This record gives sequence, C-alpha cells and structure tokens, in this order.
Amino acid sequence: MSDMNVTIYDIAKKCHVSIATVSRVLNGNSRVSEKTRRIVLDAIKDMGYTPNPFARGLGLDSMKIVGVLCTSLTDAFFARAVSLIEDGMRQHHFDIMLSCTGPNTGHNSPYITGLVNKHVDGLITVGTVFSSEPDIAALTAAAGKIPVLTINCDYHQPGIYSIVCNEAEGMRRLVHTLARQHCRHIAYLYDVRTYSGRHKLQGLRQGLKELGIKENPALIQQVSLNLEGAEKAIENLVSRNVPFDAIVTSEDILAVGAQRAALENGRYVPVIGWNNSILATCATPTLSSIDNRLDSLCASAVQSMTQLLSGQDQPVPVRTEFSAILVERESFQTKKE
Amino acid sequence: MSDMNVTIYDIAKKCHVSIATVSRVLNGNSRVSEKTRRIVLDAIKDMGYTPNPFARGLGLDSMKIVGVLCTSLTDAFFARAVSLIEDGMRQHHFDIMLSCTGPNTGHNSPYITGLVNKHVDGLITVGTVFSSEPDIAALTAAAGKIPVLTINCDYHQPGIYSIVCNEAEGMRRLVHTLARQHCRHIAYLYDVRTYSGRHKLQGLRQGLKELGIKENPALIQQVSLNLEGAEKAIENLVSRNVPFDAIVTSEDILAVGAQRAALENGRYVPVIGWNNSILATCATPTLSSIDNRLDSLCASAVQSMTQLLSGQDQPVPVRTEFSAILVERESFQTKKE
DNA sequence: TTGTACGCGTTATCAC
DNA sequence: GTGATAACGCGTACAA
Repeated sequence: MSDMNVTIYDIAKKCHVSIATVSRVLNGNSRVSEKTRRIVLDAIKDMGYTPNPFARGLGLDSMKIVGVLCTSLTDAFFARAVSLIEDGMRQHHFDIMLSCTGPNTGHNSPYITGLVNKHVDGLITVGTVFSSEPDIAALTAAAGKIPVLTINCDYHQPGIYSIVCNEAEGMRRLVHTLARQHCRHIAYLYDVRTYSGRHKLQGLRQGLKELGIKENPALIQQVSLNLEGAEKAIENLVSRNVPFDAIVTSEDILAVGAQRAALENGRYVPVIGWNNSILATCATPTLSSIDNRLDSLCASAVQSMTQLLSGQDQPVPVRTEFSAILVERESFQTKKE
Repeated sequence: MSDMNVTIYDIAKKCHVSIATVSRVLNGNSRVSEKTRRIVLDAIKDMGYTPNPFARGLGLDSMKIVGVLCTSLTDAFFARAVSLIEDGMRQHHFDIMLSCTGPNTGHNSPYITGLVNKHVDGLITVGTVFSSEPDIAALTAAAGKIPVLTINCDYHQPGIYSIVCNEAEGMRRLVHTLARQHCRHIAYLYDVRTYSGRHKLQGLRQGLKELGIKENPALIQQVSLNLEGAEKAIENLVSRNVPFDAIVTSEDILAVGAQRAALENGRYVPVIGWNNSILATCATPTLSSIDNRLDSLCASAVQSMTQLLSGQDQPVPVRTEFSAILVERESFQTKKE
C-alpha cells in the first residue's frame, strides 16, 4: 500500500523475521515454513515491495538484460529482427537494451564497449554492424566476457556464435531458376558490401559460372539504397542498350524502384527483390522476393542465447545456418504487353 | 591491460591513494592535484578499469537508462520513432531499454511495472500502448516516481507529459482541400480506434460538417491493417455502387491497397495515406500522405526527457503539439484514363 | 527452519 | 587535496 522505496529490511521488520528469510521466500530456493512464507508474501504485497535491481545486480552480476546491436531500425528488416528478439528474450525474462550504431563507419566499437560496460548478460548483433579490424577485435573481446551472437554476419572469431541464412546458395539457385525461364542476362542491383551483400554477389557469380554464362559487369551495379538509386540504374541500362531479361536486387526497396523503371521503359522482365518484406507486396505488380528466414534466425538466436545464459552448459552450435527460399509473386512471370 | 573485473580498490592500491581520490578523478567534481590525477588516469587506462554500473546504480539510484514502450516494431512508424528516440537519448548519454507490448489488449500494465521495477530513469511511450483503466492507472503511478512522457497519445493524467500531432486538424484541413478539388464523397478507411484513430475520425466529421456535407456511414469503414483489408473495402464500395470521389486512409499501407483496388476498378480518385512512410513512395502511382511529424515529436520528447532528468527543474511543457502537413504526390491529382 | 554478518563496488560525508 | 568510513539493498555462507 505505502511507497517510498520499501526495502527487504522493512519487510523483515514487519514480519519479525530476518532479511535472509524474506530473501528465501523471494527466491524460493531454500525451505521456508509455509506459515512464515504466507506472512512474508502478504507483507510484500501489502507494502508493495520490489527488490532493488541494482543491489541485486551487484550481488549476482546480472540484471537479466541482453544488448541488441544493429545499424538502424529505419530498415524494416532490422526492425523486425529486433522486434522478434525482444519478444523472444522477454519470454525468457530478459530485457533488451537497444543500441543502434547508424551507418557502419568502421568506428563502432564504442557501441560494443558501452553495452559491455553496462554489464549486459549477452550481446546479439543484427546484420553487418562491424567490419573494421578494431571493431571486430572489440566484439571478440566482448565474447571473452559474455555470450556474443551474430545474426546474418559471420566474423569467424573465437567465442562468437553466428546464425546465418545461406543467401549465396539462395542466389545461386535463383540464377538457375531464372535460367530455366530462359533468362541469361540478369541485372543485379545491390546497395553495399555487407556480409550479406558479398555472399549474394558470390552466389550470383557461382550460378552464372555453373551455367556457362559470362558475367557482364555492366549488369551488376552498386546503387544507393532507395527508389531513385534503382530507377537510375535501370534507366541507365536501357539508355545504354545493355540487354537484360531479369532483375534481381539485394533489397526489396531496390526491386520496387527497378520494376517501376523497367515498366516505364516497356521492359517486362521478372523482378526479384530480397528480404520478402511488406514492400514486395505493396508494389504493383507484386514482387517476388527471396525470404532470408529472419523469423527462424531470430528464434534460433533467442534459443541459443537463453541456453548460453542458463548456466547449465548444454552444447550450443557455433554456427547455425538456414536456407533462403524464393517467394514467387506476380513479378516472377515474364510479362508481355 | 589486465582483466578480471578490476575495481576502484585496485586502482587506489596501485596509485597509493584512497578510493575516494580515484572516485573524485572519475567524477571530476571535486579538486584533485594535477599530479595524482594523471597517475590515477594512467592506472585506469593501464588496468582497463571501468566502474561497475550496478554499484554505481545502487549509489545513485540510476543507471542512465530510459524505457521505451511501444506496441510493435513491425509497424514502420513505431520503428522509426524508437530509432529516433534511441539516437537522441544516446547523444545525452542515456541507454534505451525497449519493451514491445504487442497488440494493445488492455492488460499491458506488466510492461510498465517491469520497466519501473528495473528502476529506469524515465519512460517514453509511443502510440496508444495503454487504453484500459488499470493500464492508465499503472502509467500514472509510474509518473509519480519517474518522468513519463507519451508520444501521440494523450492520457490527460497528472504527471504525464504528452507530445502529440494534431491529426484531427490535419484531417479537417485535408477535407477542405479535397472539397476545393470538388471531392465531396470521401471514403475513409481506418484500422483501429487508437487515440490517433479517434482524432482523425473526429477531424473528418468536423470538416464534413463545416462544409455542410452529410456523413455517409457506408464510406467510413474499419478494416484490418493490411493490403487485403483495404482492397476488400474499396471493392465493396464499388460493388455496392456507393459513390466516392476520394480515398483517405489512417495508414499508408491501407492507401496502397485502396489505390490498387480503385485503379483495378477504373476509379481514378485521389488517394491520401497517413504517416508519410516509405510505402507512400513505393506505390504506383506514388501516394500523397499526411506527415504526422514524427521527427519533431521524437526530438521534442528527447529534449523534454533530458530536461526532466537533468535535475535542474527548468519548466517543461505538459503538452506539446505539432501540426500535421499534407505531402502531395501523384495520387493527389484526379486521374483520367 | 531461521538469524547473523559479510561481500558486492560505488558515491558521499565527513574529518584532517 | 586527501583519507576513512558510512550508506546503498541484496544474496548467501555459516552458525544456531
């Protein structure tokens, strides 16, 4: 009922027991007589007592918080990831401390150390948050103290658990699928050379190679991550008379722009985006997209993290891999006017 | 250089000073001789000392963390909000503890108390996270202990600071603007009766009333928050021969679906979405949208929060209001085939 | 089953 | 300018 920071001592005094007993009923590990347990429990409810988390943290060296690092929540993909992680960890009674680094400048180690210095219980990174040597070193150092777990990035560092989607393989298969539709001149628009970006490109080249198709550098373009970037790139191809019979992009947003530009120029080719986000369904025609299994990645991350933090050292896989899948929509079929 | 939780005592010992001196150097408030300051600072760097945040928290009753509550990050609007808040608070050296409640069930008070029990320094809510009596009571209770600040929701409770966009007025003006374009049969699709939703509806009615237009209930439809919901609603209007000459929606995603359905049925009417999100630019034609000034709202929230937490009690406005603005795009002009 | 006393690492308040 | 030392609130050996 009352307020003003009631402590375990207040409860103890009111119940005529020691703080040890109160602590015992709270943490329920040791035996307490049913009678005193009831008394204490009632007093706790009466006085509105809640344990001070700092004092608790000081003793246990844990406040049941895991840090989540990503570049930006403005990207729907990362936002969804954080949302899934937050929800999952919460079900295991962990809170989330969020840290968005902004564009990966190569000087993001302060974000790591910031969280580590706050003594979070674990760290989950989403996407390519770190790429420079010192940043990765900082992450490795963090892994020496607490569980560190990365989603969609593979640092190959000791102690860092990685959970990835095999996007290279997804791209390779996509290239083969397109080839069966007689598409051999695939335009590929990508935004930036992240871990994920590198692998997509690698998969593309692998696929082309297997099919005996010579890579045309003009078809592979790095563009800025917005509609205009993709539009310009496609218009550029058209104006330069570079032939293309399919478009693949590293992000759905680029597919939206690319498809728009292609249609405006009378090019009715399949367009395939990436991430299978809401944008893919918002475009007209609706866009096919590669689903990189974010839900599975996050669920796996949550499970691994909780196991690592559970104390009981059940074995946790150092690397977990999922397969990308193609989600076909209207934009997949070759269109005629 | 070394590791294993070096404490202030270790630094003190190494420097042959007391922990008080080390503390003083760290917090830089009291005077310390330049000589010992250097020695201590060097030792701190050498031994890689960082203050234990729990012990610090115990003493100061603060870990410089503010809690952020929203329903879901899957909504791009909320994701952007959280991102902006996170960035802003970080610049003031505050971390963010994130808590997503999921759909507003009216039983979300545990999310408030969870954060309060972790002794966060302040609370920011985004959108209509709480609506039931007990939930609002819990929030009010929280406001008795720490600064509580709401974005786009107005609880009218003592101690709760609200920062809102006047969406009712934005809608009212939009109705007038449409009327000038000779649109008098405005279809309005909305998803749910949040604070924001109520005010949009209210603005719509106000505008119609001022223009002497009788409200047609068939034109105002509650739909589920996805493309299909909006599409069905428009198709329904078409099949029932309900005349409409403009479409306004409570969310951009609904505008995307509505526009698509309208175009497929040969109805070339202005479509105006809400939130001015990326979806508005992804649609074809691009959608006009009401910008509810999220950036300003969040910036204001950050500023108010930091002022409230700064200790110096500068006056902070209990209510801050911004005006919505119409962003016109292709979908605004009435189209002909 | 219960109570005592100490440790956790800081900050803050005194003295000197 | 600097050094003891008392909070801060909790968990938990150890003792009873």
